[in-house]
Amino acid sequence: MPSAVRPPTAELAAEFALLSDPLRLQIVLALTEEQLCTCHLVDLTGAKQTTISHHLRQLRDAGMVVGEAEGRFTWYRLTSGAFAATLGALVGLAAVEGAPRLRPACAD
Amino acid sequence: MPSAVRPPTAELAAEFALLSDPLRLQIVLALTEEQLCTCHLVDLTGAKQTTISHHLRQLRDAGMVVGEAEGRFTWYRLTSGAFAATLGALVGLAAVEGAPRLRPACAD
DNA sequence: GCATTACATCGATGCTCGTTGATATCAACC
DNA sequence: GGTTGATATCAACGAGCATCGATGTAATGC
Repeated sequence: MPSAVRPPTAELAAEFALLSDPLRLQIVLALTEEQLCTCHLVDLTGAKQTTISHHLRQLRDAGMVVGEAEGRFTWYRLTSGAFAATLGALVGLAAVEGAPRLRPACAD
Repeated sequence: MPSAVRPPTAELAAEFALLSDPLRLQIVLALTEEQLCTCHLVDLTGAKQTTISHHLRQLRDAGMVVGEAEGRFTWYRLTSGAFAATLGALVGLAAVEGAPRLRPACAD
């Protein structure tokens, strides 16, 4: 039943875009396991610190992660429900098991 | 339980990238409702025919849609299970309700 | 106070990718 | 066979974006 209310297409595409960068996706996947600070993510990914910081900013701006400053460190974690809209849309898509047979008139 | 086997990060990111373009996402969403030929998608989206054809090629190459030639028309439909990997990953992400409290040692 | 460490911001660069016009292909119709 | 219409391919352009080096900031330790 793909009848759930769906966010606007552009907004949905923006959420997918956040997960479409390999490095950013790696960060998100790592944060599902434990909270991490920037230095951990630098070690984990092998990317430069500035690059990691740049991606964390994007994830923060999108509300997908939150950073909690603690001394010199900043601990990042995923926000709960960050993927609700994206997930809901995909569930709707995946529900189309058999492709629909309906074919509208062409060049009428 | 996000313990399902996950495809490589790069591969997963590529799938998200396919859905990250508004126009391409619009095409995919339209195809969940009914089969459509290129001319329909041109009308529906307002994009140029060459642009639509370009995106359909990407979706075809990724195995997300299939096109069936019928006379001058080509009918497109979604392939079943096209979103299995993406959906599985998102379910894992969304399962992180409460953010994990675990914090590994920093700068050890 | 001074050095060090963790992190963020800024500006520049290079590349990927979406869009487009021109063109090619192929089927249907006269 | 020639024309028309639907679709695919190609080459070129331009914008967005990921990466990186330099720099700024704030906290810790000596």
